[in-house]
Amino acid sequence: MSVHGLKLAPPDCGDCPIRHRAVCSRCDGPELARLEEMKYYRSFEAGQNVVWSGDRMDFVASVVSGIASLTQTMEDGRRQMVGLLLPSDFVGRPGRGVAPYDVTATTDLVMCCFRRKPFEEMMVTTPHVAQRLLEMTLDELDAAREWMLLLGRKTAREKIASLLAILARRDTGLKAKAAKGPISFDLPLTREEMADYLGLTLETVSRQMNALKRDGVVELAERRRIVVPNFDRLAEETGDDSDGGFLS
Amino acid sequence: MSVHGLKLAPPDCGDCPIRHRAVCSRCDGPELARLEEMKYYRSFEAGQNVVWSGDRMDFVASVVSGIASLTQTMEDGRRQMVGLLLPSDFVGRPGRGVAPYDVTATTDLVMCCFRRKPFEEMMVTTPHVAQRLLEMTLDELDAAREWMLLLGRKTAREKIASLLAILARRDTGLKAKAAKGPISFDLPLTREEMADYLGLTLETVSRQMNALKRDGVVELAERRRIVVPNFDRLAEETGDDSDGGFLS
DNA sequence: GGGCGCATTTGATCCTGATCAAGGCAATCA
DNA sequence: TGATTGCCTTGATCAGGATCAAATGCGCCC
Repeated sequence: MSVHGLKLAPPDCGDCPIRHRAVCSRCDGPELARLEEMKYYRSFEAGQNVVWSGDRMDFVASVVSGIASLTQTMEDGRRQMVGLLLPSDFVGRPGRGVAPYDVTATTDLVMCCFRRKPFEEMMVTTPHVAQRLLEMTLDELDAAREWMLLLGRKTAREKIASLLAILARRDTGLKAKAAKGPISFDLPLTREEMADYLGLTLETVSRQMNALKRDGVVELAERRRIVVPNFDRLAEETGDDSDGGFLS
Repeated sequence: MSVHGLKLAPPDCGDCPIRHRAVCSRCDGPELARLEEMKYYRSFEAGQNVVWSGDRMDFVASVVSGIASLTQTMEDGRRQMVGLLLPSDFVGRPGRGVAPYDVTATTDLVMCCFRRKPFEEMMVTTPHVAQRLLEMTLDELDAAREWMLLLGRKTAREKIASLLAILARRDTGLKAKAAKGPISFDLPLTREEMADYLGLTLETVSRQMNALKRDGVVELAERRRIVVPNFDRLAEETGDDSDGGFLS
């Protein structure tokens, strides 16, 4: 599953996703030990900034728990979120020392970090890592391009439905679509954050959320609690092809 | 320079960009020879389709000359271009055999292709290739995210100005911004293609192009010939930070 | 309990860009 | 030469979402 390339860590993963995402699936042995030595953790509170656009960024990292967001800001304050980082997602770029966008902790956040230089050196001697990162980056690129379709061509209602469908799928694993029963999950974003992600204003987000509620597509029990009684019904509202995409 | 990650091949490159982009900068020797053996060329006429979304895609390729576009289409026909491939750009994904979007020749096009399986096998034994592809993919991801800001938050006028600025820079090399004199270039896209790229309608594209002309920002000599008398003036219209981005 | 701050909802109005509809222009072809 | 076609421009109108403004609800702290 993916929200901008964020894929869930397999359920049997240990505490440090980079092990599994970037390395474990392909190799064992000394590389793992080297990664283990290099890693360190950083925690952030909800709302706290991780790095600002333009800052030096001398580490790469993997999200352990919580959600981080990537946003771009224009001079006059217009903001566009360009990615959400969920647990097991990777952030930072081997080979570049400057952050291209703001990274912010949307919820309380723990990241597993590696200093950039030694990580880059390890990449040279451990080809599996580069290959794994390439796969992950290609997934993110696909997700970003899917988001471009949403931003450029979908209506406000379709945008909201698409976001809710993605979050619903994520919280119930890959088989959400097959699930017949109702799905419920917590919304990790404020209306404003949703707006920044969808290229809308917070007022429009609020109105369309309530429109979907009026039409019985979702139920808003508490402010941040969403119940989707019928996932297929929600999926119809997204404007996407009904088949839900190709599975590799 | 980059239009969705399309970087110009360095001027001293030979005829097959993949050599230079994916391999040459880092290594010489037998890998080059193997790539040379594997490659073959395919040509397409302007307007011709290269692959449809959902097709099997058993090759990866690099653009030699011409321009290809990547587009996504919704069931009801709404279209969003999600990338332009310029010479030296890479298309196709090691590890996946199905195309995620339509690829179309926007102009006459020549691509340098490699069958996917042997290319993947070579990646395993030649780590430089994966590393180079990772760099290229990260560049594309950044470009896609920049485009998300454009699609989500810019006005129609800013969108047009941004596209023209990118094309103007591309046609004059990296130093366009420094160039004091007028810049002129051919527009490789129809109004409709521009609209699909920018998330607008072709009528709005036409109107805003003429508005920029009225305001003296650009001159439209012939239909497809653009003259930018003062690049800085155009850059002001894009809404982007004046510094034009960080250079690594 | 009262007051404050924040997220959200709701309402009224405005405006940008979409939509619908002609018309122009240049290249190609009969 | 006139007809056709593709691409672009222009005009009139419409509507979806933005903007401005106010109210509501909720948690929190004193």
